[in-house]
Amino acid sequence: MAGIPAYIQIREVLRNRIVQGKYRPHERLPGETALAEEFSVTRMTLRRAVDDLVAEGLLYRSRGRGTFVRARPARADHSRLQSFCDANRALQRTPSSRLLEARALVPDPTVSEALEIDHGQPVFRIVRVRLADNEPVAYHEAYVPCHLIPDMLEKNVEDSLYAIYREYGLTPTTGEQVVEARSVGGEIARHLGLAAPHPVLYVERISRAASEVPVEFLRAYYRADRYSLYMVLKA
Amino acid sequence: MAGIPAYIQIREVLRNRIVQGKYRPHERLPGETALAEEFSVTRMTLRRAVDDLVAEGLLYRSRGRGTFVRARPARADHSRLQSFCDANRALQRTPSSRLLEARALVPDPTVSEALEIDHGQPVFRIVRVRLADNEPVAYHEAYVPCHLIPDMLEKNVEDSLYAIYREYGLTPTTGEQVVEARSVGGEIARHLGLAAPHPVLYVERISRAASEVPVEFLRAYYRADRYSLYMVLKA
DNA sequence: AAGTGGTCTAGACCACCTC
DNA sequence: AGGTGGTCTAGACCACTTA
Repeated sequence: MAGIPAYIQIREVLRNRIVQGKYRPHERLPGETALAEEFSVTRMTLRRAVDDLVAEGLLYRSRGRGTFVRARPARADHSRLQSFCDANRALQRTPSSRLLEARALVPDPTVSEALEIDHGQPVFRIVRVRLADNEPVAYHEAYVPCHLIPDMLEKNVEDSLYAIYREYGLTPTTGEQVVEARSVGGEIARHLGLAAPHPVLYVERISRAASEVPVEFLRAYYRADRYSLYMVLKA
Repeated sequence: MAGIPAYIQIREVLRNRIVQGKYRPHERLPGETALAEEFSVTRMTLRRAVDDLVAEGLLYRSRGRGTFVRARPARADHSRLQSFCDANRALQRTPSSRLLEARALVPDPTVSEALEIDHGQPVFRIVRVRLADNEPVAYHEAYVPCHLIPDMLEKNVEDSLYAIYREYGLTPTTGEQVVEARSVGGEIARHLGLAAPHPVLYVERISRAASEVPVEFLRAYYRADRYSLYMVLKA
């Protein structure tokens, strides 16, 4: 089918069977040999598909017993890199934005270093309030090197920036982030609809394209009552 | 060598070469064919080893170009499941604890559900202040089903609980956690050496053994100024 | 054109768990 | 004993990047 690798197609079929409850929580899946036969692939290819779902935390394997569906409340997994829009759609919330600022400037050294550009090089600064179902959830300050996307300001900068990066072949594929607890007041609290001071999750994130080039540096403040991080951990 | 899978041995050899700087940041590794030959294994097996290091964020691949060493400041990665003690040793801090409470009780339904036990079943409740280099960092409330480790209270409950789990063949291998920002006051703030109220990272974590049995449910409060989460993200 | 990583095949033997 | 997942081989063809 259309050049998409077999293991990805199989992975998505299996994912659908899980989320649609065709394979129920704690239920054993058919053996790998049986599934490989069903999809007409080698066991190695079938395993490649299951590997991904295990890494995502949807399935778990037990040697000698089988592969099982993990019983879990539906949650957005934040150990994956995804945009605010995608994350909210996954939670069946409608994302939107309020644009506060969009201009080019020379950033402070912290930003230059995070983006791995020389000090003095200009960046775009996009400040937005992010809403879910029309309720303010986060205050986002995004920084993007001007040389990567010269005509950024002519784009629709109010919606997903990730869509713009994609147009330029700079789809973010990896990233790192640091999460802290902070208390905010003043302007940011006001934009979030909070009486200051209030605890927030403060996130700094670097998003990188496949070539490892830093595409975006983000400083984000999330309302504690409307946002939490969920992650699956492995030893 | 001693029944350890080839891909794990190769992975550790490669890891050493990276941390010891034999392969330098941003440097291209030898091709997969060359490395497979060096270790006298198939390319598939070699790839299995490299897959792990890529997942850990030590390496990255670029189709058509090669496999490269990621240049990153050393940080503790919190997308892995590890005990407070191990996490601190990785940061070269000396961990210690102050035991506040250790007793059996019937927990509230939230705890029973997290541990997947029937309501009314007893659990051990271990409350500790965790310190790094003798400074309070976290307030931990751990819950462990009594039937899993009957003589828990006779063990050294002040140090790593993970060591006790291991004795019983219940080494935690997976887990899930939710991270929130909160403000704490009262007793907890006092134990953390804080003038109330103060923002903290609030973490709820379920740790599971290989069999998926929940071994521990943890409620933790981390001082915002002494603890942050660092994670590597993938698309 | 040559080298790189991405995918895939068709087998094999093993350790482990359950019956 | 039979089924399960864990590991491994020895090839193959492809898309992509760089020179």
